[in-house]
Amino acid sequence: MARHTERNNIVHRCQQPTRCAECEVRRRALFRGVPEAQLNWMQEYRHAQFDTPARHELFREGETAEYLYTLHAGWAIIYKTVSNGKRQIMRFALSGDFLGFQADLAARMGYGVTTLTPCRLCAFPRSRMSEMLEANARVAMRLAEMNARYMAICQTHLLCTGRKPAKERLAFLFLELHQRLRQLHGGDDSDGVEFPLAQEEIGDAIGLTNVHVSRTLQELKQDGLVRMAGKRLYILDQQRMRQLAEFDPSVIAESGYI
Amino acid sequence: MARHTERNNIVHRCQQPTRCAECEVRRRALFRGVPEAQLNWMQEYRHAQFDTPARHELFREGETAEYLYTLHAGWAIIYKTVSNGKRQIMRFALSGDFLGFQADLAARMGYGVTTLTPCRLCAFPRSRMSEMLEANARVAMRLAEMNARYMAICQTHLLCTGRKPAKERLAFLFLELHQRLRQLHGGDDSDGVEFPLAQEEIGDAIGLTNVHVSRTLQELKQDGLVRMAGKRLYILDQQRMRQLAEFDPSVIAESGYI
DNA sequence: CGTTCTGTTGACCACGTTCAATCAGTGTGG
DNA sequence: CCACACTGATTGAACGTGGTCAACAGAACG
Repeated sequence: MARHTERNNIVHRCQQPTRCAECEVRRRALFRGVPEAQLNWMQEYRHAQFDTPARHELFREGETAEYLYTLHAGWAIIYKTVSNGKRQIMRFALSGDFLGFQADLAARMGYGVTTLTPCRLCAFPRSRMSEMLEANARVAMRLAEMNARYMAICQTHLLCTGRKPAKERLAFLFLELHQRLRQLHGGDDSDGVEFPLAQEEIGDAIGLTNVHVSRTLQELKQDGLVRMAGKRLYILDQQRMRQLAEFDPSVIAESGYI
Repeated sequence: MARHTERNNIVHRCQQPTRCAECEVRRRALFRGVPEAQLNWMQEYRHAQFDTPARHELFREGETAEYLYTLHAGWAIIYKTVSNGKRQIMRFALSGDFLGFQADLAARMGYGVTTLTPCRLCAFPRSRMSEMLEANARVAMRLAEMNARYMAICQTHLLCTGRKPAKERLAFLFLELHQRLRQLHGGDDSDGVEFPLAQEEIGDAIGLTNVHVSRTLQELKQDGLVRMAGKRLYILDQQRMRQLAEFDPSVIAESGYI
């Protein structure tokens, strides 16, 4: 419940931004499925590419947004807060995720978004969003598809938070992030995955206090289910973990990648 | 935790289905914004219109869906369950809501949907969804917009469930439903709104037991904040309720209707 | 009327919170 | 290089919100 962000202006505009046609992230981002021939002029809707430090506020809860973003690289959190200072993290955003879309783009943001690690972002002016979607039904469909996936993730969190005890919730979050990161970076299970979260952030995502996350994490470790070392997370027993968390990979999977 | 649904086949296909061009529900449904001229052939994507009784299962969790639906009239719940029998209601669906869209339409449904009251539905074949969206970018945009709104609602529930005590959660749910129903049916606050929910359903939506809903509801009544009578809900003090629940109407409002 | 479903009330309990002290790791400056 | 500060993780004790279980009361419905 301390301050989670620092207003700093160390945002660096990339001088040689990634070209969409050559972008490795594109296959999981908004322009997935856009025909090669159209990429050059679709790219015109992107205003710029930025690098931000960790703990940089992209959207402030309740303010309006000038740009929407594709998260090119890094971790960010989408969260809401209560007046007593408590925070609920809605979702962890990873490479490829689209940030800031809401039903009424001109309205105040219903949530805040903050980077957890240094991030690279592609910025799209809010004012041109509907023009962009109307120009290309594929992009509009893709946006609907992406949001449907984010919804599925949000719903699993709601189920966990509303109806599962601490251990199950934590196991579920680990499996979810593990799967999403594996989809991004591939690799072997024995490598574990990058895991920059503090226990307070974990707790804010699954509706627990940092203290109780600490205790619950120890249980998972003692059960031989997970291991954490050097900012990496290792799932030691996928099967038992999935059973414990009632985790169904297909529900939150990116369609076409599993 | 009893059985919530009854498999019955008393589903009646409307012989003279509402024509989209004349449909009063359209202004808040998927075809909102579709030019008059296109409505007749867009209507061809609708397979049929049905009437179902209460407690009829539209989607079963984990099965695939043949049709997606516009809920024309009535109440339905979108929910997920845990193996121990506990249920979490994700959202209450009301007139105009679109049911069943997910990132991968061919995949198993990540949630179940069941009617609470008798309902009227417009059915769209799943197999023609992407064709329909591609044919009309407006509809694809509208779908993205609707889902963004559903996401906003889901997120407020996640915040409530994760970070607010019982009284605030209950107040929030009441305000949300009150506002949505007012948008649908208009009328004066002194009339209250239709409210067919049992306390068990309320609890399943905000992560409480029916027992604790009962106790918490009594508190709200004793505080002079709400009144319930004859399956209707009355908000007696909007201002104090909004303050208690930290309810911001604009976050979940249908854009263009507030 | 009986039956069934929904809501109410009470007693007890447990999961997770709160608060506080301590510890470990990591920079930072003298 | 070490002292110091700062952040995040751990541990313990006391507490409280909400769950569980069970009995009962009304309402709805055949």
